[in-house]
Amino acid sequence: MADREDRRNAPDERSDPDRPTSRRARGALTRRKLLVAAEEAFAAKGYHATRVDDIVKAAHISHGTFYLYFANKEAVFGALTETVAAELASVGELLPVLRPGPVGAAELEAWVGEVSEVFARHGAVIRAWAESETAATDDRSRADDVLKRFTEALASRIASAEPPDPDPEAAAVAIVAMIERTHLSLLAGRADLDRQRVVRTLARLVHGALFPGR
Amino acid sequence: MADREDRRNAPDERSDPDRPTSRRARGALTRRKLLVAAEEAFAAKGYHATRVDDIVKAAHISHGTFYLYFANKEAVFGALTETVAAELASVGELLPVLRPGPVGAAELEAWVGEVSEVFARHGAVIRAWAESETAATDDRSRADDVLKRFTEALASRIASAEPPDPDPEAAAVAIVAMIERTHLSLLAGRADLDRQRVVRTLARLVHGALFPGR
Amino acid sequence: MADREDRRNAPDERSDPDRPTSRRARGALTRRKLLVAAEEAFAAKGYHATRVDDIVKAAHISHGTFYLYFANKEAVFGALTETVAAELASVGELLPVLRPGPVGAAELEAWVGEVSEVFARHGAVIRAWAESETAATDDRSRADDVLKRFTEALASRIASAEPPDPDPEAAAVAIVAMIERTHLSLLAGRADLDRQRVVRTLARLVHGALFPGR
Amino acid sequence: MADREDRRNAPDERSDPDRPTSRRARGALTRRKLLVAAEEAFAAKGYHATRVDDIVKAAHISHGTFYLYFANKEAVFGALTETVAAELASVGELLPVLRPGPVGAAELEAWVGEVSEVFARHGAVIRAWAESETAATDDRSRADDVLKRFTEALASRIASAEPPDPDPEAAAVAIVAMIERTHLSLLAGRADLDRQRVVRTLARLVHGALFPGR
DNA sequence: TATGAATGAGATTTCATTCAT
DNA sequence: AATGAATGAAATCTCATTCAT
Repeated sequence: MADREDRRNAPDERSDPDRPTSRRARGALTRRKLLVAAEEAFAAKGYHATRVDDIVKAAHISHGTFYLYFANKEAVFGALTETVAAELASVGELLPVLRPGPVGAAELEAWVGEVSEVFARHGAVIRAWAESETAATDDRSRADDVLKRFTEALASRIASAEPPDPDPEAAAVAIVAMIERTHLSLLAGRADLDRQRVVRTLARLVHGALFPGR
Repeated sequence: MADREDRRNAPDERSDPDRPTSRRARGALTRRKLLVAAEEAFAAKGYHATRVDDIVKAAHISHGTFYLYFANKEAVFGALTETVAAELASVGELLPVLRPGPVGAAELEAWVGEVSEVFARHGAVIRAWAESETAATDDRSRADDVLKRFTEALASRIASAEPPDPDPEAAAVAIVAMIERTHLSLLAGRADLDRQRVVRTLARLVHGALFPGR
Repeated sequence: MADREDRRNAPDERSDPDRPTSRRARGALTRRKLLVAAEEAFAAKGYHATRVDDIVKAAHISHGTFYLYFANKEAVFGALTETVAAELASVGELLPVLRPGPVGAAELEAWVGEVSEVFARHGAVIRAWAESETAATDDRSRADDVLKRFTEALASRIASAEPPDPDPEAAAVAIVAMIERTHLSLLAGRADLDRQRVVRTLARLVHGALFPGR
Repeated sequence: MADREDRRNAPDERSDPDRPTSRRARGALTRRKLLVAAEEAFAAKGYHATRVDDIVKAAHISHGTFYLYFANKEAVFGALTETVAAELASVGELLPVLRPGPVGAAELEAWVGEVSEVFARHGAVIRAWAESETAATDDRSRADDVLKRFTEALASRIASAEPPDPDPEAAAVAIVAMIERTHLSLLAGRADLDRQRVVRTLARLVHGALFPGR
């Protein structure tokens, strides 16, 4: 399935492994061009409205070549998703111990800022995410997984905060939902918001929500 | 455009308003059948994956008849959206004055419960909403408008709460985002949540976020 | 086939033949309304582009009623055609003996003027004619017949003129072609012409063509 | 629009003009096959009655491929039209100085013969022309333009003949109308005519009409 | 006589994907 | 590794015509 979904290695590597890599390097370049073009296309038109044609045209790559590297549109999107997933996962791990008081608030805001940056960098994918998510009932797996792990990390932090939240899992879901969706609004240009206000407000709300008694 | 987008009146209504209702009634029935079928179809497969064919099959209506009542898929969706918009708007108006303390918290929870019910009732549309929203850059107007008005109502309540929030608009956007998106998670069956937990948690978080110092 | 093509008598006349004719009269009125509407519609959009729907809407008649009077679009057009055919035939009979000299020229011009008036009055049908003519290989019969009889009348006049034309049939075809097509140009607004110039020129050319040696 | 109306270059020609011609040649061939098939189909059934399906079947080409080369039926027709337009324009330029007497008559007949040959070669398009002309009010531009330029050329010749015609523009319109329409009759097989008689008669009539006093 | 809702065949068009070169 | 022409399944939409009331 890896082979079916993402033919990253497709250009056959058995032959001539010590040739000046030009072949292999060229292939890698093509793949990257496609990924870049795809991200732009998804950003511009959204996941569903993007045609394979839009991607290959933007990449100045032939139609046939696309299928040499990716099995289909979904696969490119999956590849993009993985990058984002990785970044998001690593930011997830930076999540500080949650604690009350101004220091805790500042730490939280710094972290929300990091998350926000990932969203800003990959707005396109995130947006398309929301689209693809609701659609087909089975291929949203990757997107889900990422957010799930992210949510779990947050849940465990919430659970170990003092005082403990009465329902860390639900709270984590809600907070992740808020962060994600608010950034979507930001990206969509709905509401007159800028990223700084969003980050501040999110951090403040989350901190307030988790430590209401202070 | 009303004519083009939503041919609700299509079966020609100009003449003789007091003619035997039967014929007109039949038309209205068909229209309703289509709306019901559409809502189900969108719920089952999502907006993009739903074909006009799915709708007419479910409604046991011929393909041609569909186009007698709606110009296209978008138009049915628009009609559904309007219903939800109306319900959401009326719930928005029920929003209580936000105030600290257990009474305020209880009031807020009751309200979140109301909102939640709308979401539960129209999960399908809400989900499809998220999809169509990010997609075409221009016809998401209606969906946007609804949430916008909803958000504004919340923002004004937040602004007049005591103590006042430092950034009511941003806060309102974030809170609406949280409520909406969390319900999407709930609908999607992601995370092991039930509606009660979600409502409680959302209310608690929102209340805590708005009145952190108590 | 008359029955199939033109259900003029459709509204069943067996019953109650001596009722105050209201029934029958009403039917006749409806039929006329449809004919008028059809002529307008054909004029506005051309034969092919005209939908039965355009006709019934313009006539403020229901869709079903249309089929009570005419089997289809072609049939209405056929009915219109017959009117024009009749007028054209009667004008054809007015064709004067063709003779040289200024008197002959004046007589010819008068006649061309008569023809022109028929064309002006029924421009719509004439235009649609040209369309329907080339289209289906079998139902252009009526239109053809009319022009054919018209052409034959002209041919016989040409044949009996002095001096006789070397090829009266061909000449008649060409002359009828010229008169018809020039009026189409006039109707279409192509070229800056007015009817008077057209009539004069046509008459002059025809007369010159038939009596070149004078 | 060029891109939309006539995707003649569709099989993407930007890169590498000296690449093995075969691929590009194949595309060109396909395009030609489609044009030929289209001309035949229009000839057989007329413009309106011809379906894209008729064309692709005759060309032994898949439906999808058609849309690779032409945006729609109108576009193929437009492409055909251009060919005819070019031929007609070049014949138009051959129009001799019009002069009285047998030599002038012979010259004119030779020219009418040339025109006639174009009509014979492209009867299909010419017929469809007449159809499409009266139909849509806006896309008949090309066809109109051709005849207009043709007419203008004739008008200027008529204007500079000796003696001058009293209304060269109107005369030119009428004469072009006669030539065109008579050929349509010929093509349609109406009237028992052959091309030679038509050419002779047209030439004789035109000459007589323009130089009546001789 | 008249209505107009419903039908369904058929036409157009799009686009992901394959395949010969 | 790359190309791009060709494919064809599928989706959308239109409209002449029927039929129950």
